[in-house]
Amino acid sequence: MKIEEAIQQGKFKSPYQKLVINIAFTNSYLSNMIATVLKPYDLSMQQYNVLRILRGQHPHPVSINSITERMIDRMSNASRLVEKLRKKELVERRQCAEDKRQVDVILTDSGLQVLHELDDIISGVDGSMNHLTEKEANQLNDLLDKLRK
Amino acid sequence: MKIEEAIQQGKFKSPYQKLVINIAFTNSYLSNMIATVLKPYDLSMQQYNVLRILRGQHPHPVSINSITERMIDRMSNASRLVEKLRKKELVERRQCAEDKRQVDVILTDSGLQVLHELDDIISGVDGSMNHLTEKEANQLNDLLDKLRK
DNA sequence: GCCAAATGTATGTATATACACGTAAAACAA
DNA sequence: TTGTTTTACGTGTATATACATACATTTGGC
Repeated sequence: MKIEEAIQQGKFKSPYQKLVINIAFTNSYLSNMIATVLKPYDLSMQQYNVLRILRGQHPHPVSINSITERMIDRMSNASRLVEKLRKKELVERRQCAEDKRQVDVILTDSGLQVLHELDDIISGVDGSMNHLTEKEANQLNDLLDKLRK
Repeated sequence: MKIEEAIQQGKFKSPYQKLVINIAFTNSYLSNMIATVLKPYDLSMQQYNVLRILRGQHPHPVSINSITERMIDRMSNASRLVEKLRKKELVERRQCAEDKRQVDVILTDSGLQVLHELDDIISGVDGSMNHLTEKEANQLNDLLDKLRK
């Protein structure tokens, strides 16, 4: 559906202005899909994002600060997110020996297992974009990278 | 900056998976820019979105329900957003005569004025994307529309 | 008219988030 | 050493948001 119909708006001033809205709308569209599949697992998108960051370095631990840097939505409370995940026993936290200020965070077996289960489900969401050819998806990625300079 | 560097992640499983993250990241990038310029006006992006929707129909009123349908992030609390704007005297609310359940919302002169002031400032944000040619911006819009089928 | 269902909006509540500030450890300078 | 600055993290608070629910009004069947 064209963005003009989706939000029932007429013409935009420029393709750039339209782009801002189109990206926000598309993000909302995809986020809702992902949030829906994560819900049965009692995980928010942010929590899932943290789990994926941890898997990227597994079995090496990742500090809170490093998690924040890699998050899609940078927020100041990676601490609280990690604490939520710890209560669900998906991650472990320990004080870093070399630098006592740092907290090492690492996935538990249970965390790895949940991520594994989610892989197929999330692939389904990715698959919902198959109106785009791989070439178009790559093109879209390149244009988005270029947008951010 | 390529998305892999931005979030310090290695390779993605597919261009589609990468796309989900790239869109979220780009949205966050643009949202932060807009939120920053709106801040001095004590407006959130959602509130600004509502004001723009109202301007689109001005001087015709728009119901709460209609506002919800046109919002980029559909949430259930357009009521509360409108109430915030009313306290700032940027909009007026009245009960609709034909259907007493409905609430007609309309911009005040002050609301129109604020929107007008913001036009140039927001154009500046749109202008920050001038790494893209107009052709590329149009292409990006078309691909995003296609992604959502 | 009467009653059930649908519609439009408001609100309670739990959680999420941004922002500012606090604390402890480390790094550095004198 | 001592004192200052920086770094890493935690937390208090105000606001935002999602979700479920409540309430009043309208609609449609009978």
